[in-house]
Amino acid sequence: MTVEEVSDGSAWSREDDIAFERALANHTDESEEKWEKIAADVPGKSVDQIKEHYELLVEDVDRIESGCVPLPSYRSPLDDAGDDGGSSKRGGNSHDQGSKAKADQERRKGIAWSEDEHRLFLLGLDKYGKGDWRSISRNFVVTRTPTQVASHAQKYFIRLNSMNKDRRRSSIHDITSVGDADVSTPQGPITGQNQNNNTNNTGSAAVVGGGNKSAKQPASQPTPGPPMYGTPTIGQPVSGPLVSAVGTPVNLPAPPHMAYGVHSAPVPGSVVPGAPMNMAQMPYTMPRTPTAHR
DNA sequence: AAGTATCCAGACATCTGTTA
DNA sequence: TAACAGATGTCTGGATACTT
Repeated sequence: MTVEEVSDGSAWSREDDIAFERALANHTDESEEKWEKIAADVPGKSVDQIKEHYELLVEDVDRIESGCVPLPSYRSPLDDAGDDGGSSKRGGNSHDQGSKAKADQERRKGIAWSEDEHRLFLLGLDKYGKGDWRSISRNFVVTRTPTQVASHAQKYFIRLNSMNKDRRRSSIHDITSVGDADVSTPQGPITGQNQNNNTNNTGSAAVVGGGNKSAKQPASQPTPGPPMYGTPTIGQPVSGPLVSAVGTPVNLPAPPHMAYGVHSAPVPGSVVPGAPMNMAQMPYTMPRTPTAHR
């Protein structure tokens, strides 16, 4: 039922994209070998396919840069942000910390990154590479300061590195690809949480046992598939206000091919990867697992 | 300016107790 | 005995401080 099942090699499954993005992030060198390395990291894909996929990505980037694909005009309410670049340090006076005017201003509440922003971040990462947070901030994630981008990147890479370990909760950092997969599937890859075997969370046997006493987790029942948190994904918290705050979920008018965007149908004729993603489908509202409470 | 480490708040998961 | 509700612990993510 999902793209994942298409295994002729031309279709890109979510897993492929994840692998692709990760590989891309890891191999930033410009050598020709780069593609081979990346291809090696993406099972089932040839160097050509990898390149093609990358070209699509670049196209997307260009479109974004050229303004064809409008960036959501985020602007977090509390973010003076006019800064897009400016107030890199809001707490500002790092030194002053002593004076921590915190008294009442405390630490700013973190403004969660939306999926849109994260995707833009990934695009920027692809284009400028690791380290050039300023450019990424300036040209991609315009709603975030370089500092924020760097912070986000820090967490992202940490997450990436621990990808193999059993993670427990899903996080936005599980999105390693700008596109997204078909929603109809309880997909797991992204959340990584146990797509295969229900390694399921952590190993906290509890859930697996399902039996445990938590009669509250219907989702964790023997259903073979869905990860513990039922719906994968990211952005759960976002269901509400944040979305609007940040703006539009990625329903941007995007080119049809938009591998990393909102395309909905592959371009016929070309080996269009793209399949899996479909941001349009990305309903930020994450139907949370009907876990009992909350 | 970028990278790294740490702090802190919020969200989520699980466990325990109570009631039907 | 099962279901529900509440409490507590753990994890994630963003911001900030410090270092290179």
